[in-house]
Parts: sequence; C-alpha cells; structure tokens
Amino acid sequence: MNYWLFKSEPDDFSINDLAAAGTPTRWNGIRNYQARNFIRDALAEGDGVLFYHSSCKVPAIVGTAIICCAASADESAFDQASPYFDAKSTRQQPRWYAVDIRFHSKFKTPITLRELKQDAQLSTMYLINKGARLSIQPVSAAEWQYITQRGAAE
DNA sequence: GCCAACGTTGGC
DNA sequence: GCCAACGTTGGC
Repeated sequence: MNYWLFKSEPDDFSINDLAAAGTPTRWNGIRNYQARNFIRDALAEGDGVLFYHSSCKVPAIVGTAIICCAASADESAFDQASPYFDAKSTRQQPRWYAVDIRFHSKFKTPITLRELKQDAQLSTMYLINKGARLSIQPVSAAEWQYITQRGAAE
C-alpha cells in the first residue's frame, strides 16, 4: 500500500465536489510525464490519496481519497473535443493514463501549505521540495500517518 | 497580477 | 544531444 498527493484547484473541483460525487471520480487530464509514470507504474487500487487544494487563497491538504481501480488509458486524450486531446495518444499505444478515486474523508482541520513548510517533521515532503509543480506525487507512510492524524483532529 | 521554477519544444 | 525560447504552474 502506497500513499500519494493529488492536487486540484478548488474552483474547478474541490474536496466538497469529490464528497458530493457519490460515485468514483475519473482523474483524467494529467499531462506531465513524471506524474504519468506514477499513475501508470506505481498507483494501485487501495492506495491512499491526500487531497490538496492548489492555486487558491489558502493552499492546503483538505482531506483524503482512495484509489479505486488500476490505471488505464486516459480517454480524454482520444476526444478531439476535449481540452486534454492529444493526437499522439492512441488506443493501441496510449500516452496518458488515469485512475478513479473515491472520497474518503474531509479534514476537520485542513493543513495549510504554510503549516507544512513550518513543520520540521514534514521537511522531506515532496511537495515542499522538488514537487512544488507536480500534480501527482508520492507521500511516505510516516507523512501520511502524521498528516491524516492531524487533519482528523479538531 | 507578478514572477520564480521548471517542463517541453524545436533549431542547430 | 545541447540549449534557448517558450509555456505552464502555482505561491504570494
């Protein structure tokens, strides 16, 4: 079992949207090779996801989700009408992949980027080092444990 | 709205 | 295969 952090712009799709969805949400449109490699090669059903709000007033980890299927081709790359269309991705040889996630929890206490940066225990987090611009990134078991515990607390 | 960081593209 | 130009992300 592994852990990940997914970024989402709350104006576009927030933790509340995920919670309200009821059914699994297809996480497509990832167009970055490093993120693609995580999706295709490492993400597995049952893995935990920290849900992070980016490009907003208070960037923060706001809840958790669960990956609920194996990765498969990102269908939006085949759709000419989609903003994610990519002529170089084919069904025979997909360039981009996606998974479904389902809502697990909304934090009582969101953990802001500011707090993440100030916390010595989280100084090795991908997000505040190399991964500032990566929309899907790995999280260690220790980071997951620490963050989900704090998020669930009042 | 600005700009730093950094990924991608394309000419050579 | 290098690297300059360009585009995007995302915090502030």
